[in-house]
Amino acid sequence: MLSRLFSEVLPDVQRLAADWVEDNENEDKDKDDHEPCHLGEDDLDEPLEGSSRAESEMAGDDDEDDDAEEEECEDENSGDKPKKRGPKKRKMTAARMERSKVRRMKANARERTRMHDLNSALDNLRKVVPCYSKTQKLSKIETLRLAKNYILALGEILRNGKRPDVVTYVQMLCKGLSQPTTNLVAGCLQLNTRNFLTEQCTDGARFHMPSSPFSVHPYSYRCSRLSSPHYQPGSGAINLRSHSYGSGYEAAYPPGGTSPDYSSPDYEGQHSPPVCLNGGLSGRQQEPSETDRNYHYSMHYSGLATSRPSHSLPFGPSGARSGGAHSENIPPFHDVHLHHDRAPPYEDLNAFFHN
DNA sequence: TAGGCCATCTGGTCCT
DNA sequence: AGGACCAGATGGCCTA
Repeated sequence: MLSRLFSEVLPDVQRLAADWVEDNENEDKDKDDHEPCHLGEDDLDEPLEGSSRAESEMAGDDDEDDDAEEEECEDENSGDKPKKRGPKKRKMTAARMERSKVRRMKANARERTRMHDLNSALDNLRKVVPCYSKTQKLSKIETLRLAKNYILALGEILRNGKRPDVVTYVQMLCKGLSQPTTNLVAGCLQLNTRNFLTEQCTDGARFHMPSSPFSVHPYSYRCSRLSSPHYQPGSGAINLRSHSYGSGYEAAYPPGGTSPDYSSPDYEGQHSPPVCLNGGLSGRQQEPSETDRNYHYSMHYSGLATSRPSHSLPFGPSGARSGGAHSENIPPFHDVHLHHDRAPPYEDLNAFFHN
């Protein structure tokens, strides 16, 4: 790829350099008419057109002509001013500037390539975090934050060996994310954050991990929602604060425990507000709201989008790998996500969630 | 129009 | 010497 890029870029570079040299040769001619000697070191601080001090420093690959010219200059300058120590600054001849220019352009091309590679890696990361949309990409910073939260969440699950409450899971994922991203992720998980704000921060927003298994299983949570005493017909929402946040969760991780301290400064960003489950799932009869329509993002938590318990797994598409059934209801996520292999931990998790 | 996000350029530093 | 990496600057695009 690099070679291809250079093969594309280099002709341009050479052409530009040639143009530039042509221009500067004319300029140099004019200069030479008025200035018999080239600029000294101090004068280089005043940048030449299209050049800089660094460029002049970078241009160390000199030729004999340049050296000869340089000595001439030194002789003439040696009269009044004391000689300066240190490496001699070489004047910018047209040839040197040309080389410098080419080198700079090559460096720019490399930098572009590097950033493109970085962006590709970020795109790959976007595809493995629990919220992916081709049309509405997470920003770079949000992708990294979500990935970090995802890793922490998976680690918690492995550490506890318990199913996470879906709300807790979402909260972990959304920790420190911006509100739009929180909405996006929640939408990905078929959760609605509409009620977040009304419920927000009454407990100081400290993030607690539950100490007991949760009644809402990721796959069956839709049914759980409908049968839950917290389900409020009409509002389409379950108050998950009352649902999963009782007192005493703090005791789940006694001081000195192995649980990460989500309230520590290391856990950057603001805390996500409490989550309310949305009634806007596949079982809902009415037209999806605008919000819901906007939230047709692909997701790892694909089981939530199906009307039956799915064997798609909340943490990845290994269902496809293992020949698991995929409903046509499953969002386009699978087109994009099915290609990656999962590391053993995912298998563990998948098995875990199949139990 | 301000703010967020992004791509690109650039110069500095470190490493091979 | 040259490449990789990094951070700052800048300008464009988009959205609220």
